[in-house]
Amino acid sequence: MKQISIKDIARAARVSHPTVSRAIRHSPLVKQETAERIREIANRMGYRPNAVARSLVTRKTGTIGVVVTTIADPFIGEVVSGIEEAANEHGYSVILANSNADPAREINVVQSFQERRVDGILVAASRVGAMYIPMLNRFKIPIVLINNQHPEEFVDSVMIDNVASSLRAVQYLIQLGHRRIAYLGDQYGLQSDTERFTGYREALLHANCPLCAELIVQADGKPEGGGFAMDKLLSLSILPTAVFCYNDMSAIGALSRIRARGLRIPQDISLLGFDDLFISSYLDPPLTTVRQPKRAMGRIATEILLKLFDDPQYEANMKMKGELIVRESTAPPTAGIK
Amino acid sequence: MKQISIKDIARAARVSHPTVSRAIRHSPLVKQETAERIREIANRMGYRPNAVARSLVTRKTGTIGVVVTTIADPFIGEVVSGIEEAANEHGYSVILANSNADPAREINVVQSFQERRVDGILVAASRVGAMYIPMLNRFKIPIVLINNQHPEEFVDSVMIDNVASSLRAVQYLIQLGHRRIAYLGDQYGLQSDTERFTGYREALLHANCPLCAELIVQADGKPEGGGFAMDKLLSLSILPTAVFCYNDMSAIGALSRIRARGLRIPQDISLLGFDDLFISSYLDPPLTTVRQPKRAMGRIATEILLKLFDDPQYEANMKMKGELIVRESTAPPTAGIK
DNA sequence: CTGAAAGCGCTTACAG
DNA sequence: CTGAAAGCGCTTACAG
Repeated sequence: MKQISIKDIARAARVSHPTVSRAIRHSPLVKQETAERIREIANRMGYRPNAVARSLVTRKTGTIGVVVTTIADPFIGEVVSGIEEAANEHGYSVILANSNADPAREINVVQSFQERRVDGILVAASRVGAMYIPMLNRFKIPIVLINNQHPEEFVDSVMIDNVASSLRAVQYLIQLGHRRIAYLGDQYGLQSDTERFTGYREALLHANCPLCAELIVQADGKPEGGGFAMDKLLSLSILPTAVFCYNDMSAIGALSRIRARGLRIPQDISLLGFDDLFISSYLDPPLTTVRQPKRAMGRIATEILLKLFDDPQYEANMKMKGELIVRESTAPPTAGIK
Repeated sequence: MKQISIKDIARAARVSHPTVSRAIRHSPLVKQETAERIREIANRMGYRPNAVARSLVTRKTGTIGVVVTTIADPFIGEVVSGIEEAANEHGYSVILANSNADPAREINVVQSFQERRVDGILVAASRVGAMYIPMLNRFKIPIVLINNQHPEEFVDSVMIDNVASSLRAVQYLIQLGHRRIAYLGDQYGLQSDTERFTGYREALLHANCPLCAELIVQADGKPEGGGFAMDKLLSLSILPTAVFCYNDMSAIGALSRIRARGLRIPQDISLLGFDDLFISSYLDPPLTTVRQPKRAMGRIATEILLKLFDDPQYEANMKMKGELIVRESTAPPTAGIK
């Protein structure tokens, strides 16, 4: 069961172990010829360097800690896949931890990252638990946030441009002729929700549409919550002609409630989402939505982190552009409906 | 930037560093009183044990390597979320790697797991690359496979009971009165595809339905491929009255093609999937499917791995039961349609 | 170019 | 109960 080490190779090659170490790492310090001979022997013996021993002396683990709310979320899955890809290209491994938005878990995760001496942390959770922000700070290790800003605490982040994207999306609804547009949001206080709402509000403002309290409902970013919120809208005496949803997950729930009420999309109600999950194009009707470049966001966050390794002062607040993807869930309002 | 170590605490507490080490780990070898004093000091100094140093001597990293085809796949996301949960409960961290079904990547992943000295490996890829099976074997480290068996090479796995589940699902279609049932499969040679096909074949056999070559088509487990395969079925002069799909992803693609042809589900064609992705209940119509206990499969695989740590001889081939979830995409065939 | 020495931050016999 | 010594498998000055 003993693993073979640099010393075993040294013995076999009749050199000292530091020389083996150098040869393995292709250090120019060792004669070409000996280096090759050593590597050949190492190969033959099936040697694999021990990263933990190496980390102990270099004080780098080549490891990135990634905290997510839950990896089962399709949006997050895409982001993480971008992270993993970029990390891998640069020789880093990803340690993944779900926080489940549970403060106790979050503390745990951070402690475990700390003990494992990850080189940096990526946070892809829609709300960074307030509890562990100070911990992260004290940790003094590069961190970049994805779709989550805490300007006072963290300088590095990659975000979707929520306000501009929402503005654009709602303007599109207005161009179609809608005036009575609802906002089906996420929980109150979420930064991205606030921003998407801002875009919505501004679009209405510019178009001289009234901002109608009864048309603003809250959900939880998930289908069920979206469904409940949609039910509220459907109980209004005058229905909205279009609904702008915080995200596609909410829209999926809303869609099924609209259907259940026997209304048609988009003829009776237009529906607009945010995210562009892979599934959204397979809904019936295919969902008009704002595409977030999820994979790219993961990649870029990783690249910022890597920059931070070289230059701890590096600052980047990357704002990504959302892209309006027009599909079939939106159309001009039908005059007749009440 | 110097991290604080056990020696710093030792100095502060006026004891030797091994005593600090023992106190931190709650070893009974140190007097209750001193232990508490030491821990108090460690806490005050914000000490966090260095897991890499510890790993070097204990030869355990408390780390599990997880290989997946891609974490962006919703099925895999759920499985991994179960893995992460169980691993975390036992104090293990998860190192995640996407293989993208790319042999070069796979070799890379295994090497990186080897160098990092993960304690065990979990593979959740529908096809373990043949290339790296020998490597994994040589590695001599506990491995458990999820939905992927290689009986000659690996003894430990957790699988869905493909044959029985498919048999049951197709029998349900037969009970509804279908006789002309298509199988929309995955790539030829995939074990789970072969098994699901076997269940299909047996169900037809038992019911004295003919096995019709034209009703058996191949796809790739994704919506697009499912769509293409469905197109083939839709070009037959006599359409099937029901289609059993390898998985929900394929069914999603098939569904949209059926729709595009102007046919109704389930009135014209019944559609049955496999997996029960979260989205499947939000399709229109909600999809009848076989539910795989994805999260539980991840958990159980992890638990088997943990057992393997204690007892390398432990063998487990866990067969999970699929559950038929009847929704609205299936109904008795309509007599009239041709 | 190569090797002897020291050290990374822990844990584990071994003495006492 | 406590400490001195050794060692886990590497890398990095330092000499030569």
